[in-house]
Amino acid sequence: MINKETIGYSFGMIKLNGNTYQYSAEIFFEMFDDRLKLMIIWYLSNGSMRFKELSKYLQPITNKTLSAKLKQLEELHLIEREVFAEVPPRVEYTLSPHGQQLKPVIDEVIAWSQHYAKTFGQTINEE
Amino acid sequence: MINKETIGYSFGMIKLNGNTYQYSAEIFFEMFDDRLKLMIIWYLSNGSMRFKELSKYLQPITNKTLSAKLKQLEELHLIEREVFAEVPPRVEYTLSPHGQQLKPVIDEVIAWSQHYAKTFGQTINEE
DNA sequence: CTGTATCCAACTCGATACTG
DNA sequence: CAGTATCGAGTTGGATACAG
Repeated sequence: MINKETIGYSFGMIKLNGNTYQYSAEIFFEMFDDRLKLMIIWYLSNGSMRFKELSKYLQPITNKTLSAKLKQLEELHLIEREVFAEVPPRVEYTLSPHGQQLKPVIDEVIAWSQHYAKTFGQTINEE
Repeated sequence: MINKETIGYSFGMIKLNGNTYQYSAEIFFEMFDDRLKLMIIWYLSNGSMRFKELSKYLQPITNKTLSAKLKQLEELHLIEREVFAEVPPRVEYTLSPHGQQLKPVIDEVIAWSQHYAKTFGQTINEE
């Protein structure tokens, strides 16, 4: 039997964008059920980035996919899009307040990964 | 430009299971690039569960898919599988030490989701 | 109960080409 | 530079049936 306290207390049902959730964490799991959105949050947790810059780090990603993911994240209120009236065009993506609140999640992901890498991975030093 | 300190310091390349990663966090993102594995960790973070119990919570999941995901998590050293010599058979799945170290990640996921739900969701109380 | 085997629908995402 | 359009390969994961 699930212990409601440990798994994230359920005080009823949550309605969000037409969907119903019993536990709020399910919102996160559905939101980040793909390969890319949380990675983009991770990159942006470092500061704002341009479209092309993100594209470079996420290679091999296509413009279509990146564009779609950024739009989804904006609709989820996790990032903000700023267009500069320049030639060539410049668009910067930044974490919204709610996106920035994902920083503790990202930090724990980094900490866990470093520990996991130390146990099971092999490190190749640079010089 | 990515700030290596903030994004999880890169001290070289990491080799793991034949793959090469620049940042350890990439291990996590590749590991949990599907819809189910982190959800299973979330359920098991509450204590061990049997196959059928997990299946019930993850509906609509098929035996094939659940079986495959549990095997993958075991190969990643995140869960442990214990078979009891009973009739009918009983198999219990439990977080391994490395799986338990994901608890802080899960906790932050729960905290963030609750806050997000409070902002954008609508709560329907039980009674 | 705890799986495995087959089949297949849906979705994600990349390749390529093109636009303002 | 920052997208959009079209196409298609690959993967995930469900439906169904069956086994130990």
